[in-house]
Amino acid sequence: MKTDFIPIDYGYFDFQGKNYAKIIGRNQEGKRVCIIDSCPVYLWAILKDNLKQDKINKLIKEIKKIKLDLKGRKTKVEKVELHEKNYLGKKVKAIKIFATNYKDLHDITDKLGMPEIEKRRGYDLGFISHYIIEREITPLCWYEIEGEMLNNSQEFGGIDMALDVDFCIKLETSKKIKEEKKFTPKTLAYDIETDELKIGQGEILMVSLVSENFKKVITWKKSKQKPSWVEYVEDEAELLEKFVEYVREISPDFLVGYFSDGFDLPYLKARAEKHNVKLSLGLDDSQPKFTRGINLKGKINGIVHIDLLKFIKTAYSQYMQSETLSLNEVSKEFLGDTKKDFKLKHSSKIEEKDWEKYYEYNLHDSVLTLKLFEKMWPDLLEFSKIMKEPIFEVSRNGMSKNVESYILHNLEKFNEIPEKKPGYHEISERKQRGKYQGAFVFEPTPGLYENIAMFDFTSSYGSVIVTYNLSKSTFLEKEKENSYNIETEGKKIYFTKKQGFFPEMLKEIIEKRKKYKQELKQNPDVIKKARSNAFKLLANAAYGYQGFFGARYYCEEAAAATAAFARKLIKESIENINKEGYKVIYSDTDSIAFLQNKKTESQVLKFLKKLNSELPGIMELELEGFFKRGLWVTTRAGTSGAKKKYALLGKDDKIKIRGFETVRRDWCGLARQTQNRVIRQILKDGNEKKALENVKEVIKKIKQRKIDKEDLIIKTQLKKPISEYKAISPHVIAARKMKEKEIPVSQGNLIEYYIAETKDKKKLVRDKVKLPNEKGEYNIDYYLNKQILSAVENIFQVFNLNIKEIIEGKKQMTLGDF
DNA sequence: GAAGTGGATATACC
DNA sequence: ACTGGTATATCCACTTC
Repeated sequence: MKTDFIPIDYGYFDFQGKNYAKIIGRNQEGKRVCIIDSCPVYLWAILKDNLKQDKINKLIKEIKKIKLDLKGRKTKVEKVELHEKNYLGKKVKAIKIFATNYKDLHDITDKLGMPEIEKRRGYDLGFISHYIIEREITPLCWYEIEGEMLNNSQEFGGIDMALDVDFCIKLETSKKIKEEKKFTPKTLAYDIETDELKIGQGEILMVSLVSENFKKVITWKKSKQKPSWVEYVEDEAELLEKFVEYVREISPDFLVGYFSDGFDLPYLKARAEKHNVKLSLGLDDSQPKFTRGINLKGKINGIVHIDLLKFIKTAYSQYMQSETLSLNEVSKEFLGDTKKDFKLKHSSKIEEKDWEKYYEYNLHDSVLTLKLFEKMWPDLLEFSKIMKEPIFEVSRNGMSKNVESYILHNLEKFNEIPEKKPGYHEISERKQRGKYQGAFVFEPTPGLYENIAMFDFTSSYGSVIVTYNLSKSTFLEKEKENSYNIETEGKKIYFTKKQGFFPEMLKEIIEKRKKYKQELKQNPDVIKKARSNAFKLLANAAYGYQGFFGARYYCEEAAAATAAFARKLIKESIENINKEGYKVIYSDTDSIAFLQNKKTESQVLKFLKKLNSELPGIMELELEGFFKRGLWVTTRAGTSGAKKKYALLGKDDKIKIRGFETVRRDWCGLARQTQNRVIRQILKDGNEKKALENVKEVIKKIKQRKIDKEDLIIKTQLKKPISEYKAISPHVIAARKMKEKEIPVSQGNLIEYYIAETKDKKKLVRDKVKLPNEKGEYNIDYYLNKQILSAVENIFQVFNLNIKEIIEGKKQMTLGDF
C-alpha cells in the first residue's frame, strides 16, 4: 500500500525481543495512519590509537561472542563492523556493535571492558531519537510511504487490531516530500475544576472540552438552568467515563492543557484509580503514563498530550510582559482575552444559581487553551522540525535540551560519534566549579542625554563561538601554533583553527536565522516568524549550553573563552567609537550606547559599515536604534552610576525602560506608576519640575490616606517551601499567614501583601505585613519612604533635586545653590 | 539598643 | 537540575560598641 504520511506521535514496542517504532500520523485525507518500522540498533566501541590489525581482529571476535542473559531473556551481539569515524573531531577507528534490542545496549556496554577499547558511546540516545537519526523519518514532515498493510494480522501480536487507526502499515520505503504542505492538526483542549488543589485530594466537579466546532462541559453538579453545551452525569465516576468517551470520539492529534502535566492529567488519573474507572485515552486503549521524577510528564499513546505552560516558558517567556505565566495573564498578552470572572469556592459553598457561572468559567479556560495552542502551533511545528524531535519532547524540553537535540540529529554529516550524557559523578564535579568571568558592563555617568545611538552585536556570543571556533572538540590542552588563544582566569587557553562541528553547526544556525529573518521582512507569515525565532533561540542558547553542567558537549573553557573574547571585542569597539568622535555612555554585554555628538544618522550608519569591515570572523554590529533622549541614574548608595538601569525615548516616541522599579513586579503599583510617570515626563518634555509636582501630589494623597489599597499591594514570589527560608522576609510572613487561614500556598506562588500601621512600635517590616483582605490601614511612612521616594529619589538627583529635603520642607540647599 | 555590615532573597539585564 | 554571568535593591541576621 502507498500513501502520504506526516508523523506526529512516536512510540515503540518490543516484539519477539526486537524494537519497533510505532509512529502515528495522518495522510492528506486526514485518515489516521500508523506505521511500524524497525531500524538497526547499535553502539560504538572507540578503539585506542594505533591498534594493530590482528589485535583488532581478535577484539572483534571477542565482542562477537558476547551473550546476555537478562531477566530470563537471552540475547547476543548480532553483528560487528569496523568503521573509520570521528569522535570529538578526531579520526578514530570504532567498532559498530549491533544488538537486537536498544535496552540491551547498556548491558553490552558493561561487557566492553577490554583494554583495547578507549570509549563506549551511542547507547544513551533513547530508542526514538536513535530511530529518527537512523531512518530519517523526522516529525511533522510529509513523506511518501509504501508498505504492507496490516489487517487483522498476527505479525506483531495483533497490534493493528488493538490500535484505533485507519491504516496500520509495516513500512518498507519512505521518501521525503520536498514541497511544504500545510497540515492542520485536530486539537482538543481540556480543563478540570476540583475542590482541592492537591492531586486527587478532592472531587473533580467538571471538565471542559473544546475543539473546532465542539464545546462541552461535563458535570455532576447541577444548576437551575442547563446551558446546551453542558452535559449532566450522575457522579464523578461517570464524569470520568464520559470524558474518556468524548476524547475517544473526537480522537484528536493533540490533547492540550495548561499546566496539565502537573495538574489536570494526574488529577484525572488519580480520581480514575479511586473509582476504578479505566482512563483509556490511548489509541491502544492504554492509560496515560507519567514519567517518574519531580516534573511529571503525562504521555498518552498515539495522542500527543501537550502542556502549553511548559512550552511557553522555554519559547516565549523571555519576550513576554506578563508578570506571571498564569493562563489569565498569558491569554491577555497573546489573545487579548482573559479568564471569566468567577471567584473560586469550595463546591459546598456554591449556591445553585452560581453553578452556571462556574460552567462558563470552566469552558472558557479550555477555549483560551485552544486559542493559545493555535497561536503557538507554528512555533511548536518549527521547533519540532528543526530539532528533529517529536512535539511531545520538544514542547517540554528546555533550551539546553533543544540545543543538544539539534546537535545529535546533525552529527552524521560530520561522521561524528555522539558524546555520552555526563554521569552523576561528572555532574557533581561540574557543579562544584566556580563561576567564570562573564560579560562586561560599562559604568554609566548618571544624567539625561540627548541624541543617542545604540549598536549591538547580532547573536553576539554565538558569533564569538563561530569566529574563534570555541567548543569541546576544538579546545587544545596544550599551546599550539596558529591557534586562537585568549586569557581567562590569568591563564591562556587555546583552540584549534580547524573548524569543529559545534561551531560549524552554530554557523549554519546563525546563517539560517539571518536568512529567515530577511525572508520574514520581505514577506511575513507566522511560519517564517516561528522559524526565524527558533533559530534565534538556538543561537542564543548555544553559549549557555557549553557552560551547562548537564550538557554532553560541556566545555567550561569554551564558555569562559566565549565571554572573554566577547569582552575584548566590545571593549575594542567602545574604543573605536570614542576615537571616531562619539562618546560611549553605556554598554552591557553586546550593546553600546553612545552620543551622536552632532553627527547625522547617515554618518553613524556609514561608520557602522566601517566598523563591521574591521570586525573579525562573522562578528557583526547592527543598529539597535536612534534615541532622542536617555536617562541614567546613580545607584541607591549614590556613589556610582547604576548599571542595568536606564530609560530611552525612541525616534518614534516609544519609551524603553530597563531595570527601573517600574518594570519590577516586586514593587507596589503606586511606586511603579509614579516612577513611570516621572520617567516619561522627563524624557518627553525634559521637564523635571513638572514631574516633581506630580510626585508631590502623590505624596499628599498618601498622607491623606487617599490611595487605593490595591495600588499598594506588594507581590513577591515564594521560591521555595516556607520552612526552608533562613531569612524570614515579609513575603514569607505573608505566606505563613495564608497557610494559617487555609488559603492554599505553594512554592512558586506570587504572594501578595501590604505593609500596615501597627500599634506597637515594632521595627521590622515583616511585623507590619498584612494580607490584602486583612483589615488595616496602610503604613504611610513605609510607602512614602520605602516605596515612592526610593523609586524616584535618584532620578531627581540627576537634576540636583534632593527630593527628600524638598518634601520634608527643609531648606532647598541643592536647589538654592544652583 | 543603635549602627554598621554581610547574607539571603528576589528580580532584572543581556 | 533542566542554558550562562552581572547587577541592583531590600530586609533580615548578626556583630560591635
